[in-house]
Amino acid sequence: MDGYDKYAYEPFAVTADLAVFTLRAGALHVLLVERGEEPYAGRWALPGGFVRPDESAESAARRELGEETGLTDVSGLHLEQLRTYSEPGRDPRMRVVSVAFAALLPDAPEAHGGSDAARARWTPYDAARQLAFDHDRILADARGRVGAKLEYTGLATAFCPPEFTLGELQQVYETVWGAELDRPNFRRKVLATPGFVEAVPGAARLTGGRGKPAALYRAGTAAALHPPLLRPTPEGPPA
Amino acid sequence: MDGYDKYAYEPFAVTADLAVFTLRAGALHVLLVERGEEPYAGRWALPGGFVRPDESAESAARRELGEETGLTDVSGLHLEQLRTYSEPGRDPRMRVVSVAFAALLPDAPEAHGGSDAARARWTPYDAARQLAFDHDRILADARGRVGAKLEYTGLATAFCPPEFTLGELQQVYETVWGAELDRPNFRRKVLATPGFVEAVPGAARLTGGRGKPAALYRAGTAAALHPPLLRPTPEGPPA
DNA sequence: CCTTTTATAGTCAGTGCGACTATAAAAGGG
DNA sequence: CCCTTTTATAGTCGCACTGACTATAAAAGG
Repeated sequence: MDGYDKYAYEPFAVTADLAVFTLRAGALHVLLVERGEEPYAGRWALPGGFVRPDESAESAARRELGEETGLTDVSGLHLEQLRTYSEPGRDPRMRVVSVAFAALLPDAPEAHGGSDAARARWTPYDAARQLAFDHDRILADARGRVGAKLEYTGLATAFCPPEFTLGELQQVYETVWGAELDRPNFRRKVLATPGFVEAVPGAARLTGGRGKPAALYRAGTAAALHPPLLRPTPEGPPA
Repeated sequence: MDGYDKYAYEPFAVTADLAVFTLRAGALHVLLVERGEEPYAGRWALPGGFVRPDESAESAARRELGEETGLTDVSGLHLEQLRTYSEPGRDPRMRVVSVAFAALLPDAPEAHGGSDAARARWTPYDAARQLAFDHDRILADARGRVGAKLEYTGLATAFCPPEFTLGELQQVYETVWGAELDRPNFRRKVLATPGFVEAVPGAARLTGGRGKPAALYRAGTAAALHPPLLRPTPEGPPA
C-alpha cells in the first residue's frame, strides 16, 4: 500500500460477473445474456455489471442476479466469489477488472431481459461457447469450482427445492459430474454424513412418478462434508 | 456488462495484497510491513501495492513479492489468488478494491524494507494482530485456505526446500494444522499417494542432526492428492 | 558400550466404500 | 386382477485405507 498517498494509481472499472447455474431436463444450464453493443455485439456473455460506488462486489452480484433472473427474493440463494480476472487486454477498450461469482438456483424461472433490456436465456452448459470477452474461461472455472465443491460441501442441495428426495439429490451429482452413482451406496453415504440432510419428520412423500414414493429431506446445517463424497475417478476406483 | 458503453462506471483503485507465509523455528510466520503514513501510520499491514496499468493483479502480486522479500527469483514460488475485498468502507479515504494472494516460501530470508523503503518483518502468525485496514480478516482467510489446501493438494512441499525429508514435510503439516501426526502412518500415506513426492534416486541423505539419516524426496507432479490427507478432527477420529 | 534420537518396517483391527443381491411399494398393461 | 416395470430402501461381502501400536535400523553422545 506504499505510494498510496501519492495517489500513484490508475483508475479501473470494476464489474461483477455471474455464472448462474441451474438444472433443467437433467442437464446443467447457465444463464447467458445477449450483448447489444460493441464490442462483441450479438455475442452471448455472462450477466454482470458495474459495481456502484456504494456497494461491494458481492452486493452488486446479488443485485444483478435479481435483475437478470427476475426473481423477487435472491437473499437465500447460494452466491460464491470465484476469483478476479484482471489481465490488461481482457476488454479491448479500457481497463476492466471483473470479480466473478457463481450462483446456484434450484428451479429455473424463465429468464427475461434484465432491467437494462438485454435478452437473457438459459443455455445448456455444453452449448455455451464463444462467449464475449474472457467469459469462456470464467464459465469453465466456475463449472470446475462447482463440481469440486460438491465433493466436500453440501452445495448440491442448492440445486434442489427446499424439500427433495435422495434420488433428486443423486441426480444433481450425476448431472454435474457426468457420472453414474450406485443408488444404495449414495444413500448410505449421504445419510451417514452428519449434517448433510435431515429427514422431514412427517411421513412426507413425493408423488408424481412411478415406483415407490420416496421420503423427503431438507438441507442440513453442515458447511463441510466429513468425510467428503469423492467423485469417481475416470479409470475406476484405485483397485 | 450492460450500460458499459455509456461509461456509467465509477473509477476504483485496485491493489494486490499478499499474505506471505513461511516456517521459522517450528512456527508459522507471515511477512508484515510497517506503514509510514496515514491512515494507520505505524501499524503493521500486509505487503501490497497498486496494480499498474500494464499488468494483471497476479503480475503485480509477484512483483511486490520480489520487492518485499528481496528474493531475486520469485518465478517458481507458489502464488495463489485468494479472493477480492471490495467493501466500500475498507479504506477511509477512497474506494480501493484489493485482490488478495497467498504466497508460500520454503526458507525465510531476512526481510528488508521494500523498494519503497518500508520496514518489513517476519512475524509469528499468532502475533500478527491489529493490522491496518481489513488485513486481519484477509490474513485469517489466507491462513484458513492454506490449512485446507494441505489436505487435498501437495502444497505442503512449497514450504520445503527442493529436497526434503519426510520428517520435514510432516513438520509442515503439524505446524500449520497445530496437530501431531503419527510418523509411520504419515510416511505410509505420503508414499502411497501417487505424485505427491518422489525419492531422490542417489542414496542421498541429510546430515546435521542426531538419529538415523533420512532419505530425501522431491515434490511430485500431482496437483491434487488422491485420496486426500485429511486433518485429524478435534474430537478424535469419527470412531 | 549403552542410551537417546530419529528413520523405517510391519501388524492388527475397525471403518468406509464399491459391487452386488434382495425386498417393498407404487403405476400400467394385459 | 395378475404380472411386469419402476423406483425406493435394506442388507451383505470383501477390499482398501487408516489409526494405534510394536519392532528394528542407524546414527550421535555420554
